[in-house]
Amino acid sequence: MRSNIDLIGQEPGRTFTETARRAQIMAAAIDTIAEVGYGQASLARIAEKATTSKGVICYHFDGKEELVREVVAELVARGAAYMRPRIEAESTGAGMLRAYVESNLAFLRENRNHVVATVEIVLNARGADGRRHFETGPGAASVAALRELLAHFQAAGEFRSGFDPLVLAMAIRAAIDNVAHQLVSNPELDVRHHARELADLFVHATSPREPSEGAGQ
Amino acid sequence: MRSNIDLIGQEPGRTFTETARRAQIMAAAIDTIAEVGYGQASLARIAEKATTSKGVICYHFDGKEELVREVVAELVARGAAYMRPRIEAESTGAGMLRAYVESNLAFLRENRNHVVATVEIVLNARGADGRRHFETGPGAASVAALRELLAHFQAAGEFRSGFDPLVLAMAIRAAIDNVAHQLVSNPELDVRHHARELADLFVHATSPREPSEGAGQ
Amino acid sequence: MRSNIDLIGQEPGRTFTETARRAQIMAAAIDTIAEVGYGQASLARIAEKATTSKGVICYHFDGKEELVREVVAELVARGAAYMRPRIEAESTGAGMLRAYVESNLAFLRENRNHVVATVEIVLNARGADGRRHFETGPGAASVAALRELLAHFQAAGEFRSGFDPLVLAMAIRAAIDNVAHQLVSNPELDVRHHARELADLFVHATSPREPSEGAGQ
Amino acid sequence: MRSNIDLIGQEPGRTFTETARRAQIMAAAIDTIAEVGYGQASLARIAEKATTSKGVICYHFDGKEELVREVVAELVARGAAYMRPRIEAESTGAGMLRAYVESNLAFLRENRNHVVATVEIVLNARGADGRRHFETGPGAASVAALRELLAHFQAAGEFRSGFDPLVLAMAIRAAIDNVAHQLVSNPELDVRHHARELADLFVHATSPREPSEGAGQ
DNA sequence: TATGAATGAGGGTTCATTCAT
DNA sequence: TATGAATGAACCCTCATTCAT
Repeated sequence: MRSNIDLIGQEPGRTFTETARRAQIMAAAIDTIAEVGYGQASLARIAEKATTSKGVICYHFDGKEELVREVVAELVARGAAYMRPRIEAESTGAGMLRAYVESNLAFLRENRNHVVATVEIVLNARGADGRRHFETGPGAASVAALRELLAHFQAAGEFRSGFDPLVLAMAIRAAIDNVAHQLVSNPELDVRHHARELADLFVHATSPREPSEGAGQ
Repeated sequence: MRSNIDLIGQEPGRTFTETARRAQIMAAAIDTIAEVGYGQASLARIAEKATTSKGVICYHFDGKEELVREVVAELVARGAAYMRPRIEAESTGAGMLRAYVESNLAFLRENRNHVVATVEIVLNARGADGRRHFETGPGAASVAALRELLAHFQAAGEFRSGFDPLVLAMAIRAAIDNVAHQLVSNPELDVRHHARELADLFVHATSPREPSEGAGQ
Repeated sequence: MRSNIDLIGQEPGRTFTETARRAQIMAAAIDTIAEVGYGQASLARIAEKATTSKGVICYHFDGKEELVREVVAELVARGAAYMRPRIEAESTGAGMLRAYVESNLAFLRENRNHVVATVEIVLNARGADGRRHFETGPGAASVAALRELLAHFQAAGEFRSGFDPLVLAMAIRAAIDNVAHQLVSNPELDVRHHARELADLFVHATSPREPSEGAGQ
Repeated sequence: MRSNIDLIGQEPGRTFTETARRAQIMAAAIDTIAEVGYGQASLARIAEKATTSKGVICYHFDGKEELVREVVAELVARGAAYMRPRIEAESTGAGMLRAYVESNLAFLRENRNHVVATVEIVLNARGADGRRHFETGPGAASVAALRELLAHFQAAGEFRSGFDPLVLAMAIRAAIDNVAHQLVSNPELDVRHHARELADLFVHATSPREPSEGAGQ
């Protein structure tokens, strides 16, 4: 399962060879991390998969941290490029929410290892002091953007009032990322099915019609 | 923030001091993992927090893996003991679902480090070959039990038909575990608020009343 | 040429074995540094000379820096213990100055490698940022103490007035350390001869009798 | 603080650009070594300061060793050219000795980094086997020349008899080089003051008038 | 039973140098 | 001629584990 990192054009200030090599190493890193997890993905293992040496990696990336940061940045950019038009094609809140979930998981389906690796990195990468390198919580950009969307349509009356858009945004992201996470141990997992189900789920959860809760509560 | 591992009674075949020592080491492991993450929680760091040496840990636990397995097992047992009566006190599906979410997060509130550490372990612990040590997906016991509950009340008509109980169970677990995960970088996070919100969220999502989705999809 | 590190008694909080091992490793470090210089004295080389592994060194010393710091500290303590009584046995300024130089070089003669290694370390050890780890200049303790002595007898009239005690102290230390430095490439160098000559030299330089300088300046 | 390497004329067998390139690289090497020390001055760091790459350096200099040798050679030549006329302008022994010390330190004042770097190199540069690349002891040319001067005027009776010219020469060189060495950590050090003081010092030390040493020795 | 000591593999990174273009 | 790319050894250090006492 080879990852496909085809950078469109060269990055500025880099030679052609350099760009290609970086892409190749990133692909090796992605596959390694997706397969054995962030903690087990040593430079040696990555180098082996790229059929090079650790030295080469450090030559091109000045350290593991930059390599990993680059993998994440690449994915974030590509993910946004993939999802945004699909979301903006919708006009209603429910449509956009559904498009968000489904396009995200469609992107996952088409970029399995890259997404899986990124989730691994983001959840696990920490400095020597134990502090995380990537933000995933309330302050994270992805959560903030989703929260914005939810809050907008809640204010517009398309979503039921009464839920906290931040909590919901975090829950949605957690549910989506979890699918990627599960993909590691369960490669057969039906991502398309999960996409539809999760979209339904959160559309229902935000639907303005007051549900009857039974006598219980 | 010291973790409190008071094992109820002695474990079979262990002396009193042995049991106490194990509890002390487990507490140190929990606090260390909760603070710096699984990957950075070396035996040395754990030993330091326990004011012992690595040798002692390996003597009592025959390896890091067993220590970590024990931490998880302990938590699972305690978590179940805490949550089960609170869930079973309810009679309706919505009540039970709400109780599940809220008691789980209440338990988190009262056992912060232990839960946080367990989530860290379960998500990250892998063997040298990269295979996970703990199952978190469809096959995991926690997911299976929750799926059972959801399926039961769906069949009984208390929950709307049409959702896949497995997908929902996984989403719920992901959302809950995510709260624990966030707690690491974000100790001020209002767990009680998240509990109420998430309970509402999933109750709405399972409500049988058909919501109107607008024109979108 | 084996260095002799016989620590008198155990250091507090250390077992007998530990103390012995540290001494052995320090001896190996001293000999290695004295022979190949600070820059070439890798842990691997030191370990080889100690017939152990790098791991053992790091177990006992938590890093190369501490090992090296310890080597210096040990020498400073021993050097002071050796020199002080010999200096204090004198009553005149010239006597003390001569005793300073001669006892220092006598100590060098009897602790060749240790002194040589220390000079190497002090002159060369730097952090990653390029800053020196040890002070050798005006602020260094050794220079300050010597300056004190010179200033005292200058004020008392035993030394000629008109010289800057700090500059002289630095020159004396440089001349002495230089002997140690030369010893590396010239093991046959007659330290005793240098001792006498340097003592004469600085005694003359501080003598109160006004010398006639000829027409020149 | 940029070093100024203006090679007088082109070196034989080298194009103009080649010569200029070498000068630029040497200047970068000098500044780097002066700032961070010989041990920390890797080709990478030097290349960075010269805004080139390591490859370029190795192309022009066939190894680090030659680069460093060139830096030293350049300085020795310039230093001699600076000092010789100033020394030869004097006629007395004391005058020449004073001129030696003062012109050397004046040269240091005007070529700070180059001198500092050279001292760093000469004291530290060693091969993989630990053998020094540069001689600084009795056999070194600089020491030999100074010894010659001292011996000459001692024989002529201008300096007191009874001191070993070699030991004194080494002491003088050590004292002077030490000033350069201190300049690294202590850029504010008053070189002019040290020059005057050291000149006085050694003039006194060589003065023929027998000083009275007090009762002590 | 309990622990200090040792192990040796592997971690990421930097190094001076060589090579293909 | 000039340089970006690659090399692979060596750097210091940390790791989980085992062993002798």
